[in-house]
Amino acid sequence: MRQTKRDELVRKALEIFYRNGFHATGMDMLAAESGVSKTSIYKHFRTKEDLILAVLRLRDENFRNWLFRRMDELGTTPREKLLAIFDALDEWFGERGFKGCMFIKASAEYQDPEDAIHAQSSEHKRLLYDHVVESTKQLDVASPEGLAQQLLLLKEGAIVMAVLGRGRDAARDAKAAAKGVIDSQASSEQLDSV
Amino acid sequence: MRQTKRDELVRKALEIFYRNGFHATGMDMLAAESGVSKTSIYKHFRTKEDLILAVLRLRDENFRNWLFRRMDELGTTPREKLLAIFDALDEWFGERGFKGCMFIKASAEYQDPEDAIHAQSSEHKRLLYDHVVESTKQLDVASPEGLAQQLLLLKEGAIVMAVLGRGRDAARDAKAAAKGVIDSQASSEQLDSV
DNA sequence: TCTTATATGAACCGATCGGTACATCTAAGG
DNA sequence: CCTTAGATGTACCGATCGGTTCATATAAGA
Repeated sequence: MRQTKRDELVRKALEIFYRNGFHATGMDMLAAESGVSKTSIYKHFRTKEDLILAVLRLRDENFRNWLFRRMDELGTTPREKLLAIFDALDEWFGERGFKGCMFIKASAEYQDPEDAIHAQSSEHKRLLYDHVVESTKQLDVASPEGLAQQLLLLKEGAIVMAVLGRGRDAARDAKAAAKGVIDSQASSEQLDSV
Repeated sequence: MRQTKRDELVRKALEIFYRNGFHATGMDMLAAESGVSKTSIYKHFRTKEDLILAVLRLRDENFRNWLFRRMDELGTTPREKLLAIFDALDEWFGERGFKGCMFIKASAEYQDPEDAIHAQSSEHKRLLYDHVVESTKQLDVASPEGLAQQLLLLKEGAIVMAVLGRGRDAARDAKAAAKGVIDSQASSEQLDSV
């Protein structure tokens, strides 16, 4: 099982694409900065697109694992776990290398919905939804699906504004909004104050 | 005042960049598709970046004019005008050529916050905020600034999910969330039902 | 009519693009 | 010791990148 080198390449490529963008990162630069020769890269991946897809798979796995873990660690009740999304975002926004959501950026560079890169970015958002809706179903709300979507709108908006706004206040604003959204839908006996 | 040709170029370039992306659109293709010769393009703009900046200025003007006009047309009270943001978004998402927010995409391709293109995208979001906060100030809420930011989070999130989600439900979900957010902050006598 | 401004197409620049060819090196397994 | 697999650097491919040069066309203003 000699795919250490391949994994190392994907990890490095993730970092480089995330920092530098997809079109703006050439394969020569990628070989130079990753420490993996161009020859080897093309032995593992047929095209640049294939490499990007592998990178996005890794990112999806990392991001969902991290977010869901933080939701569990930071919250006790279902309501708290949902609100913890925004505490986790706040941590993320504060990290040195924070550069926004890789999937939003990928879909911005590969706009055709039929494009595999765009489709995989959509899939990432769907997987997030699937998990969040499991949490909202544990609340007594009329539409767990609607609430999950609304909370995810706030999450995406917060990421955008963390990039384009003046900073990480976005996470705090999103959390405040999320409380309003949840509490306007949840029956009052379920409300544990935070 | 012979800047008809220049204006036509910027209008066409806006359409092409919006549809095709920035890095993915070369100057040769742009000349071919815009009907303006490369020589002329470079007589009006020193660099591709300069052209992009002009395109973003036009987009900013068009978008803000359109959104603020629709807010006024679709709503009567301040609360209605704010909620009308999301009705306007719904119209936009339903347009044939809809491809997301040009400024989010620009910042995704030009990630350095010091980059002029990135900075101008930020400025667009700030100008939106300045206008929305004037509306929230007409509501009886503790923090008009906070409410404005929260509504704009929903707006950005809706745009992202209209691109990466399964469709234009995003606008409806965002409007429902916006009602929850507004009503959880506004004193009850101001609530006109919608 | 002569000038001046604006536009054009096409050829060209060096650099980089995604991707390939090839000869070489290294290390583990028989 | 020899083979085989994986990795390397370098040179190369045709195409395209952002940008320039130049000779020419057109048309309005003096």
